Amino acid sequence: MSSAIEEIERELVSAIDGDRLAQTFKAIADPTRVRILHALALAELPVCDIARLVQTSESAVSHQLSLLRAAQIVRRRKIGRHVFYALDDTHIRGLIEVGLAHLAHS
Amino acid sequence: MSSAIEEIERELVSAIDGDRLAQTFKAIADPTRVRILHALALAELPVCDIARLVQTSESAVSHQLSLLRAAQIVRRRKIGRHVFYALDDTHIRGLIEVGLAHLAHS
DNA sequence: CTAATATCTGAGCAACTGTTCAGATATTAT
DNA sequence: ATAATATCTGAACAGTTGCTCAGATATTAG
Repeated sequence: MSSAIEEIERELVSAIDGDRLAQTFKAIADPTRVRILHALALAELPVCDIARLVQTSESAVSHQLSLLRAAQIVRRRKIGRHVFYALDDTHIRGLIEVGLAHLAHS
Repeated sequence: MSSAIEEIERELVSAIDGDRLAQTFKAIADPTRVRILHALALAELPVCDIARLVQTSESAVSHQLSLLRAAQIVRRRKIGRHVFYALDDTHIRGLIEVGLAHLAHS
């Protein structure tokens, strides 16, 4: 016979997947990044426009975008002297939507 | 006539809501906390069991739980010398589910 | 009562994060 | 060619975070 705890132990996400899961949430868990991602959920945008929208320096936005790109959450595409960024992950949009629903009902 | 940017500017989450949104994700964006929350999504549990499940000291777990309680994500209920914790937020379960789906398809 | 168990708490510290600043690179306009 | 615009990058610095450690409190067992 197996205890209830052992049952949970089997279903519980592994330490490794816990790390990966936390990594995913960390990418969104910042005021600047979450607004960048929300903007990109609405449209593909160049860095300068993102910077204006989220009221942050272009340098800071560029740093955050390269972080998001390393996490494979956004993709970039160069057009002339602009670099357009777009969401490159279906689930991120879903996470932001659930997050916004949470704000609405609290 | 209004530009596309102005359209996005109107729809974009405000700086204040961006902060609140980031706060919500921050609460989940940690390897220890995300596993604690996943465990609590499976059952109501006392601190000592949570500590064993996530392989972290009871002190560290207690610190994390008080943080999650301050964020109104978990609730506590004392029974004898045990303190049972449980999820106190519908959306957190949803966020973890979407996060796990993300791991599965990548 | 005393010992054992369960939980909490504050201080301290090492690691991490997000920004600014200075400067590099690339593209386009004049 | 020169200037202006757009983007990127590394270093540095302040602020935050998550842990350990020591010790406090509370409940129950013997």
